[in-house]
Amino acid sequence: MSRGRSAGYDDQRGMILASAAHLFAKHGYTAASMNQVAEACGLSKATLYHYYKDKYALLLSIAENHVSRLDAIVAAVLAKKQTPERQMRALIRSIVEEYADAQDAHRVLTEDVKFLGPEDRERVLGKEREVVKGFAKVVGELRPDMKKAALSKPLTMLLFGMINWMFTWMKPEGELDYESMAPIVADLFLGGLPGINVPTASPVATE
Amino acid sequence: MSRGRSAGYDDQRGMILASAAHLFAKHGYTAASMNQVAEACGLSKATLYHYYKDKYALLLSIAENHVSRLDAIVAAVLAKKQTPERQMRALIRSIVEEYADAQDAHRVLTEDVKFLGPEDRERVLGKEREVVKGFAKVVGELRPDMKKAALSKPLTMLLFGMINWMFTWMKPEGELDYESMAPIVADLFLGGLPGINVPTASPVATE
DNA sequence: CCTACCGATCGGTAGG
DNA sequence: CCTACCGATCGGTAGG
Repeated sequence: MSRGRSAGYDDQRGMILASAAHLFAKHGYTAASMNQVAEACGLSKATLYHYYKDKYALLLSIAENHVSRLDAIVAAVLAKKQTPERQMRALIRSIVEEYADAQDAHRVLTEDVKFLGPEDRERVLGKEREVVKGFAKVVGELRPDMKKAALSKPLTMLLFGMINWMFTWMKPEGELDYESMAPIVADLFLGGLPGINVPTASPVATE
Repeated sequence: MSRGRSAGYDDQRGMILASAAHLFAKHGYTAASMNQVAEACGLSKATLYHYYKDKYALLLSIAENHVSRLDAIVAAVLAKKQTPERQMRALIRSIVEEYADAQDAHRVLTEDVKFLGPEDRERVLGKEREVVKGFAKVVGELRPDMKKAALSKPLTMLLFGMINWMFTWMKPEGELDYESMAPIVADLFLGGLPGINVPTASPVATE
């Protein structure tokens, strides 16, 4: 514990980020005010600005921290050699778990990226694309013909739809928990994948 | 063409609503300003306020119009007697088509309902629940045991996740069009549904 | 000279 | 249908 620096500087930053994520998730980035953030943190606004340069820095940190964690999780799962099916189940389970632990950040990431500047947004979206790429790789192993038809990415996005949407209709205090939904999502996706027909007028992949 | 009233009063209102939906979808309800709406409409702000009482009235109209159309579409499909599988395919196809035609309104409905007052929000969400109920009814016919396990609604929400999320990653000008995605979504959902295992620690339905 | 923090208020812009 | 504004509040910063 060094002398010159407050014991909890990083703790304070973390606490502020969590409070901001909660308010941004609830009211949206624009509608949430720095006054609200300061109040939720039990700090004056001037003190809040001591820890973060401006409102935008909060948004960027929330988005980047979250997407970086997602990236790391996907990389960790893919590093373990397993059958594609087991790998897909592991991917779904670990991503759902991470989302459950970071619901505020997740909502901010999905709804407020539009408020990032072009460069920051591209960097965040680039990391998001890495996450999608990891999933799509496994989808391509499960259905190589889909990969050829340039459909692994679209199919992966349907999977992400199921997962991302979960956090809009499931209540944290609800009777149905995220962990029990993960295997259902996996069953549905893995069970449905083999039966998909490649469209006759074959479309080209969006990226 | 009556004298006292402008020839295109309702046309103007419709045009304004479309412009507002576009801006709300792009920037979010809070970040989009009435000045922007007025400019996009080629009207002064005062004239804009002649057609709509306030910003909130625009939000409410956009949300209600859209959700009412969805309600009507689901009711129309369910009225036609068919096998559950054909009915589910028809539901997916017609909802995707409607979403494709009303992407701005759809985004506003999914991201900006939180800005509605409690009563208005409840009314809109109530209509949304009717739409879900229609889908869930067919899911229950396809897997009666899921209905007993109170899982038809959650499974329906996974399906809505795939569909709703489509409009975040598909670009209107993209090479992959909505009509060709609808049968893929249907294949995935209908193909995956039979293979889902009812969780052992049976959860109770949200709703 | 540093950090952590306060009460008060800045210039600019929102919805109306 | 417009210009000219309002009360309120925004994000951000001053001195101490």
